[in-house]
Amino acid sequence: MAKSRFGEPVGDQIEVCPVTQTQDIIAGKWKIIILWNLSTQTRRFNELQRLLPNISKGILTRQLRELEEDQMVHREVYKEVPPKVEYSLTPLGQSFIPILQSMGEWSKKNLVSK
Amino acid sequence: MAKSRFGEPVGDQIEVCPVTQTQDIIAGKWKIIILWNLSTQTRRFNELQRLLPNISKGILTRQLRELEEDQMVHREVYKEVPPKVEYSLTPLGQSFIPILQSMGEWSKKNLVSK
DNA sequence: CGGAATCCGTAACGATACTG
DNA sequence: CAGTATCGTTACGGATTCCG
Repeated sequence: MAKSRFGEPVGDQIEVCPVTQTQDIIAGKWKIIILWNLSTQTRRFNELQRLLPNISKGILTRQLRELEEDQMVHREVYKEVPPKVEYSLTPLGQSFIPILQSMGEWSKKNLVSK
Repeated sequence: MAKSRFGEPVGDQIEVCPVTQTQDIIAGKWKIIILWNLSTQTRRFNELQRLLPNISKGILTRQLRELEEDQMVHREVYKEVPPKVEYSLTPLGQSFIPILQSMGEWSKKNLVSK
């Protein structure tokens, strides 16, 4: 039978640690920094790529698709030539902003520059 | 010259996004769940392994070592036979607990069980 | 009991070229 | 402009064996 990401199988139930569920969503290498850049405004594909200088189109696309699947990011396609696509946070994505902020503040307060 | 995990090199400065720094610390597959299990009490090695049923000794050791390097976890060795090692959160690790809690609450409130 | 050392497989990341 | 498709690489997790 199915096993959870963490924990024993419990009958037909799958016991998943909530904290781990959250981690799963933001685990991609670029996920949180994408969310961070969308937290203040809607951005176009190329704009995001400029903000994340070392990311390739392919991987940026993949990370965005995964965030879409997890309902964190909304993708709006404008049927124009040349094409225009805008990414923004969904309500779920927006509800995550405070956690991003906590993470940033915690880092600045506690982490020494390495 | 050195490049940051995110961003352009800026003179001799390395500009690192604080949010990304935090992510780097908790990025390991078992990191946050280990922190979570240490948040309430000190635990021994085998105890942790029992709590994380599908983890092997090798990987548990590695994750703990990395958390030690990042000053999140303290390792206390008792010179006895048989050996006894206790893991606990450092002050830095403890200061991270509120974020873990936010993540858990956010998950429970917003994430539908999949 | 709490590791260390080794090896392996896969998934994630990444570079490049091409396209509507 | 915003992708897709393909392929290469690397890092991470995991299994196993051995040890004080």
